[in-house]
Amino acid sequence: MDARETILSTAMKLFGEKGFEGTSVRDIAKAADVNLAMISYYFGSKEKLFEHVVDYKSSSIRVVFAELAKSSISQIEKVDKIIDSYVERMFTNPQFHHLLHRELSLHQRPQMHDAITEILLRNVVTITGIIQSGIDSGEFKEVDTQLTIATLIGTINHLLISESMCRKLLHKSKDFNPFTSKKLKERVSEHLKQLMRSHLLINNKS
Amino acid sequence: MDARETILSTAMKLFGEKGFEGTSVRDIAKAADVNLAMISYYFGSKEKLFEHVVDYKSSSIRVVFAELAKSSISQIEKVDKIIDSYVERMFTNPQFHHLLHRELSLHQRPQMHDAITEILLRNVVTITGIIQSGIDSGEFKEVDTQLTIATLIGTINHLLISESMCRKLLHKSKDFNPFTSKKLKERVSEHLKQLMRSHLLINNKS
DNA sequence: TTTGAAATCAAACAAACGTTTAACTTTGCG
DNA sequence: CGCAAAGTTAAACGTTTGTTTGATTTCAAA
Repeated sequence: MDARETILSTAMKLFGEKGFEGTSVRDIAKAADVNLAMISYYFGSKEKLFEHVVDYKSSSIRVVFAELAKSSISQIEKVDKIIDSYVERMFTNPQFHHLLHRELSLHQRPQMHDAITEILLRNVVTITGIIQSGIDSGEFKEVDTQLTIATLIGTINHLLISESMCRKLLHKSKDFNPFTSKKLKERVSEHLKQLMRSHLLINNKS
Repeated sequence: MDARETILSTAMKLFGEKGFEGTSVRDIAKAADVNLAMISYYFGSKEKLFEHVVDYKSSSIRVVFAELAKSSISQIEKVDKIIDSYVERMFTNPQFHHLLHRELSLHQRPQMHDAITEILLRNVVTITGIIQSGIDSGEFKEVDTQLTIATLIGTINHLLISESMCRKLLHKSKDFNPFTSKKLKERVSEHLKQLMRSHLLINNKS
């Protein structure tokens, strides 16, 4: 891996763990084992580096649900697939999602704020459409579509906020790593699917 | 209001908006209209000030559910009351909850991390007990108790992460302030109550 | 082997940072 | 009033910050 990519992935990790302001360019240079000046050389500035990290990673997590919406399976099965996809994505890149959500909660870089809003809202339109279709066709109850989406994303996000918090909530020992646990991933998927079936389906028998 | 309290509430606001590292003591002094040295004089250091803010505010949001658990209403009604209480608390202090959750997602101040974990987990035991009682008595389905709690808190938290994000999710105009909207608060309460009734109750007819 | 652009480096820069100092003012009690 | 404690101030402290400089090395094409 060349210096440029090493800097990018190291910066992602440190920004995710310690925040943008909490990470100095010297921290990054030392952790990436490159000279301090290489960061300015490749990216221009610390803030530009941050933007590159977000661009770089957000393109890699881009999942398009548009085709899913058009497929011929039932709406609740589409919801299942969206849950699997979100859980997979967020458990695979927990640090990056920390970074995105933390940046959203800050009033520091308005243009970064807008860019991240756009990334996170990218699929909301599609999901809204799926739930609305279910309601219109009589498959789903008349739920609050927008808050239902908040529940989906918020549940996963809350579990990923902190490793130790998650461990304590689940009464797990210190050697349990929530973020890499396949079992937990499946458990979260299962919980959300059951939750959404109860919440959405009419005449649900579970 | 005396200087000490002005510093505390100003620091709360700025830490909430810009983060701990993103806020300088000079920012706080200027916004609070006090001399820079007053912060060291009253609190010793920036980090100690931060701890005072967390202590100060966390004591004011302390809600004890223990008595609720013992009351003689049905378990689902207890869940309703917990939802109302959480929604009220988090919508009343959104900045402070930003601060808590952001600090949880950082690897910067381990002892602050532990203190906040303790604050946030304070009522989880009680809620777990209520849901478990409902399951044992046959009132509730055998759900995943711990992830159900994550859904409750995570949903509210996700809506409060960002004003503008929330506005866009709900398709509201720029003059709509999600954090002070009584309507939104009631809408979130209503959504969560319906969600939990469908999720928890056996033979639910709604 | 020569050459020139790309890559890397140690060193230095000014600005911002958290904190401390020492002098000054206000306050409340004897 | 007298005076000590508490409150307040401007200035300065040393460190860390992001960034830039100019010299040096690397390395593939000529």
